Amino acid sequence: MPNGETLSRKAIAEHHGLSEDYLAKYLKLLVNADLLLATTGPKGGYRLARPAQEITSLDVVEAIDGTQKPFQCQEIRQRGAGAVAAEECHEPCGIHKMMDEAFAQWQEHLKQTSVADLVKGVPEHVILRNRQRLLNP
Amino acid sequence: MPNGETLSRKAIAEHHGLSEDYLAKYLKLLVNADLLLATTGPKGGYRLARPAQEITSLDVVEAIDGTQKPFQCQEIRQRGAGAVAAEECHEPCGIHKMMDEAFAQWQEHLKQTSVADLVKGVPEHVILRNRQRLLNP
DNA sequence: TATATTATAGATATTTAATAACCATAATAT
DNA sequence: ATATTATGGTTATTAAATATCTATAATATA
Repeated sequence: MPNGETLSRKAIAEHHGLSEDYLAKYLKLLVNADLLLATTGPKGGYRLARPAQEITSLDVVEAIDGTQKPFQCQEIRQRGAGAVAAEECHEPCGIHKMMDEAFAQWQEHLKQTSVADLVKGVPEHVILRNRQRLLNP
Repeated sequence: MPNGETLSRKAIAEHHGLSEDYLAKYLKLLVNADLLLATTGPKGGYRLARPAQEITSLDVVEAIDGTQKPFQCQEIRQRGAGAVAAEECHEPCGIHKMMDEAFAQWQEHLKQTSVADLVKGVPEHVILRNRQRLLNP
């Protein structure tokens, strides 16, 4: 949306073919993460909290999915008949390290892609048509 | 295990503190993927199908989790009042591309790490102790 | 050839996570 | 005062991951 105009949840839901209830949950997560600003009442709705080129895709994903790493080490090396003493397990195991490193690479890619970068791929006429439709309902 | 010796599922389960039933399911996936060879009967069990340095962590993960990409594009651009014509959607959208690229980076890291690399992090005395325990039950 | 040991196959349960829907309340522009 | 908007909390539904059970097939060895 141009210069700080807001868009209502209802308008967003209709535009993308999603339910308002479904959107409510996730839009709130984006508000909590300070990526969106929300205002109630007529003419209210959502807008970006800062310019799109200053919001990374990682910001968005972390707002929705949280910041927990996907690999949760079960410390199998300390279990069963072959258990290794806890004193020997101060360092994470090889699998744990590898998984964390791979995830860090994944995160880095998302961090390098801003929301503005994603919009660049949308054809100009689609952007103009959407703006037309959403600003003059 | 040294030179092609096998290890029974029971021994593996006890060593790691896991249930045999649980292991059965995943060991079979590794056999199906030609990462392990299995033989039935007394003295039977599992062994690597090829040297550990020729098995990548990606081989193992794909054998267990499959080769499907984690990001499943819902083609939201073709839904709702703002739907874009199918003719304009031959290329994957920006989010789709970004997610596939990030996943490719993740995969590449696992591909560069062999099972032998993972074993390198295990202290020598632990390896010797385990070999001792498992070969002379 | 009988027996004990091993993996395989398929079915079923249990738990957890993801997705979706519902309803009452609070804030605000006109 | 009213209509419009977001918020909060609850509940329902669906799908996925995890775990367990039982019967069968293959094989070494006594």
